[in-house]
Amino acid sequence: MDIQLKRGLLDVCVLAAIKNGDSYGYRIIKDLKPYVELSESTLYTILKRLEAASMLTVRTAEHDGRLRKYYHITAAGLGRIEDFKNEWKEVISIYQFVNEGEETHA
Amino acid sequence: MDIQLKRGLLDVCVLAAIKNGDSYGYRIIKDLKPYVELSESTLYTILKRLEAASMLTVRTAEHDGRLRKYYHITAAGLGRIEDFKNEWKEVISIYQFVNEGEETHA
DNA sequence: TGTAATACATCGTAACACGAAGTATTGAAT
DNA sequence: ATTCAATACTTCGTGTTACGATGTATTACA
Repeated sequence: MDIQLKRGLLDVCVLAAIKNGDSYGYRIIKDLKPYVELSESTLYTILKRLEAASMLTVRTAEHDGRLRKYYHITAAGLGRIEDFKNEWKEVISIYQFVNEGEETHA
Repeated sequence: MDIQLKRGLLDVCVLAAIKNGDSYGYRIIKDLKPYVELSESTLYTILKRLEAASMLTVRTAEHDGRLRKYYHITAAGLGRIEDFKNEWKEVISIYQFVNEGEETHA
């Protein structure tokens, strides 16, 4: 997928990946894989950014003697998802503009 | 509209704005206004980038004693639009993932 | 013993949208 | 006659961001 196109989607994808239950880095990558591929360096950068923006909170917990950082979505994070959905109308109208005049007729 | 979301759309928008006939900078901005707003500095940067990528060609012509640069889409430019359309399935699947579990029922 | 998988972190880089500022012309309003 | 908006294009600097490369450390299986 085009890297520029990803930019507007990744943040929201990560938030969506934790919106129905806390999750941690490595698992988020796996869960998102069917939709978008992202590297670890990308993910952890995003998680830090979202934490700094108070869109999620972090909790460190031990799992099988190994530390995991669990991420929990906040109200602001859910709001971010809502904003994204509200912008979708504009995205669709842009897609239609680009697609104009070639609606795969029959 | 979120600036990051724009990133994946602007190039294709500009190409779409000239795909049915040559156009020039100032007019492209006006034509796109109903769909996306972009500043002059942004547009001219994009036009240069697309020209460097051979996705469009430029022709300078005089209009009312003033110079205008007309942009013409190339086969590569049309190909870029096609690529965008092909990626749309992925974008939709991402949107559905984000939207999961809240399909505004009734 | 080795090597894949799990789990997180840091650094540097290149791409990119944008505001600010500038140049220059035309045309309408004061 | 002068001011100001609109037309038309250009350059510069900046902040955001995805990513590859690299590193650390543990568990589990061959």
